[in-house]
This record gives sequence, structure tokens and C-alpha cells, in this order.
Amino acid sequence: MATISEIAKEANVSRTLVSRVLNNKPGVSPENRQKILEVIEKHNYVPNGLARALVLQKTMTIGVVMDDLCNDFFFDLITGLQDAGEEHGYNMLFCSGRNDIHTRMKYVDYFTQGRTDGIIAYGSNRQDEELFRSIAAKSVNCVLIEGSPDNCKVNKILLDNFRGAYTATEHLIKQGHHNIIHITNDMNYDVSLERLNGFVQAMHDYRIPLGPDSIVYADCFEQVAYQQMKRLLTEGKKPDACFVGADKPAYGVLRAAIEAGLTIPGDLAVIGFDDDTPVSRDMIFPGLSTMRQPLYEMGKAGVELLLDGIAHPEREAETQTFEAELILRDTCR
Amino acid sequence: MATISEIAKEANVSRTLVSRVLNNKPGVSPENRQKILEVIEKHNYVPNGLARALVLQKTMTIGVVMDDLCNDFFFDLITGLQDAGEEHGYNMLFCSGRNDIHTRMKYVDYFTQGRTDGIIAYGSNRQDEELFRSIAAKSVNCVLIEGSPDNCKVNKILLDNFRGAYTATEHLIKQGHHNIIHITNDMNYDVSLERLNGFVQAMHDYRIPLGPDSIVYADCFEQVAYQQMKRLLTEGKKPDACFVGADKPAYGVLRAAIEAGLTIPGDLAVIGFDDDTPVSRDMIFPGLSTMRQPLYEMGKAGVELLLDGIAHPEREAETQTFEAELILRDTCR
DNA sequence: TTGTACGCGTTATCAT
DNA sequence: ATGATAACGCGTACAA
Repeated sequence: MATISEIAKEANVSRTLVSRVLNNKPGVSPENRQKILEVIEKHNYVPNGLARALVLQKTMTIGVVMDDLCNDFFFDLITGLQDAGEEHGYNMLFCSGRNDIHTRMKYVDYFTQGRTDGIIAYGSNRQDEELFRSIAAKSVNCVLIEGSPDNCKVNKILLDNFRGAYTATEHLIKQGHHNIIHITNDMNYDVSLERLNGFVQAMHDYRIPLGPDSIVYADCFEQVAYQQMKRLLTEGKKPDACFVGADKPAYGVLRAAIEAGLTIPGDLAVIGFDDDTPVSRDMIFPGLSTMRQPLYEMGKAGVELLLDGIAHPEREAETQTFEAELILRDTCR
Repeated sequence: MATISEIAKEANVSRTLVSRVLNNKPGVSPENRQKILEVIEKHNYVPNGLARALVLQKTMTIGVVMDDLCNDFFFDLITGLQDAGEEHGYNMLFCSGRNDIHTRMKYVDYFTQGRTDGIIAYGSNRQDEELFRSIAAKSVNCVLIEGSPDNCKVNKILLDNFRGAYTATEHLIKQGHHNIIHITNDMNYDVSLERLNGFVQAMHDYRIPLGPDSIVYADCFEQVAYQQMKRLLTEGKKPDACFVGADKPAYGVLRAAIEAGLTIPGDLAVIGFDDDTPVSRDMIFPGLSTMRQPLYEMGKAGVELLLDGIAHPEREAETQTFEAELILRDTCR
């Protein structure tokens, strides 16, 4: 790897002139510019980004830390982050957290050691509190998405999970359902609790009593929800509607219901959450009604918020809350 | 962000001593070490990674550039890369190529501007040739996975797609099928052609003539394959076995067949390729027989190969070829 | 237009 | 044990 000094020497000029050529700045005679360009070309020279960032105190880089890269739930979020970064000329760096808090912590450190202008972290797992607090504690530009440690002055992008769950439940109620159950996500996540609360509140507001089977605990994948629903049905329980905390488990519910011979939405209406459904599945199952979480927009907003914080260091930490939108497909009226 | 100089000044020592403390090196009196540690703690100081990398000429970072982060096909590869990097103390940085060659090119440049010790690139799209050649041209440590520009001395991790396709086809033949068709992937990818060639060769070796419908062109998603299979069946064609170039389109084939009332594998045997099937799908469809592509192992090998190249700069470029493995589930005997 | 000199934050060498 | 100094590769006032 050639350096700027070697280029300068070979072109018989000072490093200053080479630097000017590299950065398209004036103050170089046409002849020198020409010669310098030739030498650069000849050596396939590219300036060292580290040295440049060091002197400029600017990396034009944003680091992104998430629970796990390997989850299609994040596709829209990643795309939103990437697009927004691109738009502003920033390089977006992603790392694979592998659902392991130590790995994520390591990357947060890595990113904050001068290698990025700011970081964006996603997660609402309660064990992440520590991670988020440590991020917030470092004097680093950052935005937390879905992660909301209380009493922390950090930029946040949140979804109103309570309201979303309330809306979904209310819709089922207004459609005339009375035996409505809620299948929760993993309770280690704040969002799961918020959605549960939204369900409970709606049921309460409409004076529908909760029974012992009204709340069924599962996680954010298909398997457990499938088993739980199957159990319920074999036990003879007959819910006529089901609000599920996420889309993947909602498919588990649908599968159990269909296998049990129920018609959808006639015998059982279903509303999911997230709208992270791969298109291909739409053809296997009836289209899933769900609360769409605007992850793409949230990603974009996250980058904007981060850049705004970089531009205005004295601005107070800000929280932006997004609303989920009811998407009606085939699984409820 | 404090600097090492500020820490040194506040502790009334030289930067040298602070540096020694930071790097756990001897040559510091216990009292000074204690005092320095206190000041570091107080200011929440972390050394600047850029400056450190600049002087050490070592970033302990590997950059990964792929077609697109947002494809579950890559999950195993990503995990393999991450695990291997982790194992050797390297930081793995992923970027979202968005299936756009310019974006990927940009990140290759970014990574090669001194910010990484090497890069790993994935892809076999023929339009990527340019990208791969430019990577190979830069005097950069790199490994290409699935990307194989001819006449380029680069480290490569390849899959023997021809042999895999041959094996799959041969298995169908030996099971007694004669009316075997192949549904291809997108022909812009080298792997698609290699798999097609493997199919053709096997058919040829066993003296099974190819008819006009023996080869059906589709892509690596479900939709087109579904439509093609549906068309075939409505046209009255009756293949008794189908080798599909990837798993996702194989599901499309299965769906079309099941909708048409065919039994699997009785009326139609199916073998896919990749084994990137989400577990959840196993329960909806019959388990898909497929050629397992060892992406996790390939990712690990890619990192090992890269690190070996870094350790031995004079070593010749090396190519490692992996074999796909026939996984028999329910869709063929 | 051109070049000198300094600084970015760190580590390593070599005196003391 | 300690610290001054050079070096990593670059950008930029400032002076010429």
C-alpha cells in the first residue's frame, strides 16, 4: 500500500499538493495535477481512511448493533437504516450479535473507540438494559430502537405497542367476538409486556372478563404457539378470536387451527403483529391480518435522529414514537 | 472523549506509562499504575482504535461484502463467518449490499482504505465479475466465496455445484424415475449454470433423452417456480421427478403439485438445493429432500483461509472446494 | 502555486 | 521505572 508521501516523492511535489488533488481542491497547477493523477493511477493508490478519519475527527460511519442479524424480522429495519445512511453519505456497518449480550457489548466498544460517528442499537430484551445503559453512559452519539431503559436520556425510536395491541383487540371485539384470547411473545421482552397490557386494557374497557385461558404464554417463533393452540383446542377450549403478539407465532396458531378443522376466520379470527411476513407464505395460508410495524420508517428515522444529534450536540435527547397500523387480510373480518 | 495525553497529564505521568497500563505491560510502579487506573476510570476513557490501528498497522477487523444481507439464505454463512472471526479475536463487519453492485463496490473501497485486515466477498452473479476482479486487483487480503472469476489468482471457497446437481439427478434416476425435469435458478448466476450442467450430464450419462420440457427456467424464489410448475401441469405434462436448483423454488413446485392433487413423492419426487429451509416450513410441507450446501463450514473456512493468507503473504492463492450432501427427507425416496 | 510544519491519538524505541 | 521522541498516514493553517 503506497502512502501519500511516496506518491508525492515520485511526482516531485509536496504531500500538500497530492492531498489537494485527492480532495478535489484548488491550488494545483494543471501540469502538477496531471502528473500527480498519473502517479496515483499507476500505483492504484487510495488514501488511508484511518489516518484521514483521525485528522478530520470524522468517520462518516454509523455502527449498527442488533440482537441478531440472522432474523428476517430485521430485514425492513436493516433496509431502512441502510437507505437513510446512504442518503446522507454515511457508511453503515452491521455486526452479528448472535443473540449474545457479550458479543454485542464487544461491538459497541469496538464502534465507540473512535471508529464511528455514532451507533444505533436495537432490542427490547430486558437483559439488554445493561447494554443500553452502558451505551447511554458513554458520551457517544446514539439512538436506541425499541430499547427503552427508563431514566436514561437517550435518543429513542419506539413503537406504541400498547396502542397497537389495544387497536387489534378492539377490532376483534367490535367484530362481535367475545371469547378472545391473547398469545404472548417471550416475556423477557418489554414489547411483549406492552402488547399484553394493551390487550388487557381493551378487554377491560369493553367489560369482557378474562378467563384462565385468556392469556397464553408463548414466544416469537412458530413452534410454541402451535403447540399451545393445539393444546387449547384438544382441551376443548373454543376461542372465537385470537390476538397474537407477533406474526410467526400467528402462523403457528393458524396451523393448529387449520389442522383441527376450524375455518378461518369463521371459527377463529386471528390478528398478528409486525407484518414481517415473507410474501411467499401469503399463498400457503390465508393472508394474515396484522398490526404493521413500520420498521423501514423507524430505521430511517433512527438514522435521521442520530445525524441530527451529531449536528446539534447540545440538543436534548428525543423520543419518537411510531404507531402500528391495522392491516386487514383474510384471517379476520 | 478524553485522550491518552489528558489522562497522562491528570495522573502526572507520561503517555508511555498510560499506554503500558492500557496494554497490561510491565514497567509501571504499583502506585502509578493505581493512580492511572483511577483517572482512566474517572473519565471513562477508552483508547482510540483508529490511532492504535494506524500505528500498529493492524485493525483486527474483517469486512464482509455480500449480495444482500436481507436474505435468509445467508444466515448460516453469516454465522460461520462470525464464529470463525470471533474464535480468532477478529471483529467481523457486515454491510448491506442491497443487491446493488455500486453499493457493494463502495463498501469494498471503504474496507480496503486501511480499515480492515482483509475482506470476504460472496456472490456468483455474473455482473459481479467486475467487482471481484477489482478486489483481486487491489493488493488486499481477500477471499471470494462462490465467486470465481477465471484467471484470477485469489483465495476462493467454492461449492461443487456440478457434482451436487449430478448427485441429485443420479439419485432420482436410480430411484427409477425417467421423466425428470430440472427447474433452474436465475441464469445470471454461475451456480445456476453449473447445476444445470450437472443435471444435463447425469441425464446424458444414463442415456435419458432430454425433451423440450426437461429444463424449465425460473429463479431462486418461490413464485416463478410455482407458476412454471402449474403451467406444466395444466398443459398435461407429467414429470415423475423434479430436480430444482434451490429450496425456495422447490417449495413453489411442491405447492403447485399439491394444489394439482399430486401425491409427494408418489406422483412427483422432488429434490432441492441449499438446505436453507426455515425449520417452520418442515411442518407445513413434507420435508424437502435437498442437497445440503455447507454454508456454515464454508464461512468458517473462508475466515481461516483469509487469516492464513494474512499470516503468509507469499503463499499462493488457494481454492477450497466443498461438496454438497444429499439429504433425504419426504419428497423423494 | 507551492511547501513547511504541526496536529490527530496511539505505540515503540531508546535514552535516562 | 520513567519519559522524550519518532513514527503511523493524512489534512491544513501558514508562510514563502
